[in-house]
Amino acid sequence: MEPVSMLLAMAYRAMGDQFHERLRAVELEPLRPAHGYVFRFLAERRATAQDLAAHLGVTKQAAAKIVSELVEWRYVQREPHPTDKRAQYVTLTTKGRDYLKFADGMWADLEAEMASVIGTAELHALKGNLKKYLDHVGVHHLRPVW
Amino acid sequence: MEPVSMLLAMAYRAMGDQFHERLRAVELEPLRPAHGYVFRFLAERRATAQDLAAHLGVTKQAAAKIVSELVEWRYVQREPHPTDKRAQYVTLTTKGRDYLKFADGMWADLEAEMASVIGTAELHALKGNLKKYLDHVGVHHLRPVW
DNA sequence: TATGGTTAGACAACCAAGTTGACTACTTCA
DNA sequence: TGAAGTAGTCAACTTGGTTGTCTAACCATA
Repeated sequence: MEPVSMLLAMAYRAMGDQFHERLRAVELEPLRPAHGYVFRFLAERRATAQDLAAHLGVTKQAAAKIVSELVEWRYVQREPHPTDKRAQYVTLTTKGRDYLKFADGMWADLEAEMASVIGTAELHALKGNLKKYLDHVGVHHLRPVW
Repeated sequence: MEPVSMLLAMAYRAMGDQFHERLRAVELEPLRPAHGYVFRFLAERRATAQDLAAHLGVTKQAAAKIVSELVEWRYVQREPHPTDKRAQYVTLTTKGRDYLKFADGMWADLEAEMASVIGTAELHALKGNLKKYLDHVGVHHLRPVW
C-alpha cells in the first residue's frame, strides 16, 4: 500500500485540480493558489504586507507584489495603519469576500462528493484523525503547499 | 470544521516539512521535490525525457534540464534506446536507488508516527478511504503538487 | 521506395515569480 | 535624544519554467 504521505498528496491534488477546473469556467483575473491563501488569511484578521509575507513564507517584497496585484483587481484594499505611519493594513473588499464565499462553496461541493463516495461517518472520522495528527505535530493553520 | 481539502493540504505539508527537515541534515546535493517525483517514476519503469515531461506536467525542455542535473549528480543515467535512435532511456543509478530507499524509510517513519497518534486501525481506515476516493475520481498515480 | 507528417532531443530567447541588497521614513527603546 | 530596528519601495538578479526553432530519426502510405 502506498505511504499515507503519497495518498494525502494525491487526494489534495485531485481535489485541487477539480477546484481549478471549475474555477477556470467563471473567473476573470488569473487568480493563482497563492491568492487563495491570502484571501483565507485576510478573512480572519487585518494584516500588513509583512504579516502576509510571514504567513506565506516569502519575502516582504514578494508579498508586496501580490498585494499590489490584488489591489489592482480590487479584491483587497489598503488602509492606513491606525498607529504606525509606515505600515498599511490590507483588508478584503466586498469583491474579495464574495470570491472567498464562492470558493468555499466549491470546496464544500467537492467535500460532499467525497462524502458520497466514502460515507458521511467515514469522512467525519477521516477529518477527525487528520486534525488529531495536526494537533500532535503542532500545525494549526494552513500554509501554502507549493 | 475546516474543509477536508484544507486538512489534506495541512497534513501533507506537515509531513513534507518534517521530511525535508530530516533530509537537510544528510543530503549533499540540493534535491528539490521535483526530483523525488522523478525517482519514484523511474523506480517503476524505463522512461524517456518525454515520458518524464508528461508525468511531471512540464515541457520536454524543462524535463531535459532536470534530467541533465540528475545525471550530473549521478542519480540517474542515460541509456541508448534500443529501437529509436533519437531517444534515450533515463534510468536510476545505484546512487538513485539508494536515495529512494532512504527517502522511503523516512516516509515510513513519519507514517509510523501518525499511526502512533491516531492508531493503526484508524490509519488503515484513513488510507483505505483516501484510496476509495482516488479510485472514484480516477486518479491512479502521484503527480506533483506544486 | 520516396515522401510527407510526426516525434525526441538540443539550443536559444524570453518570462514570471521569486530572491538579495540598498534606501527612506517612521517607530521603539535604553 | 540618539541608536537600533521595522514597513514599505525600488532596482538588479536568479531560477525554473515557457515558447519557438531546428535536426535527425521514425513511420505510414501511395
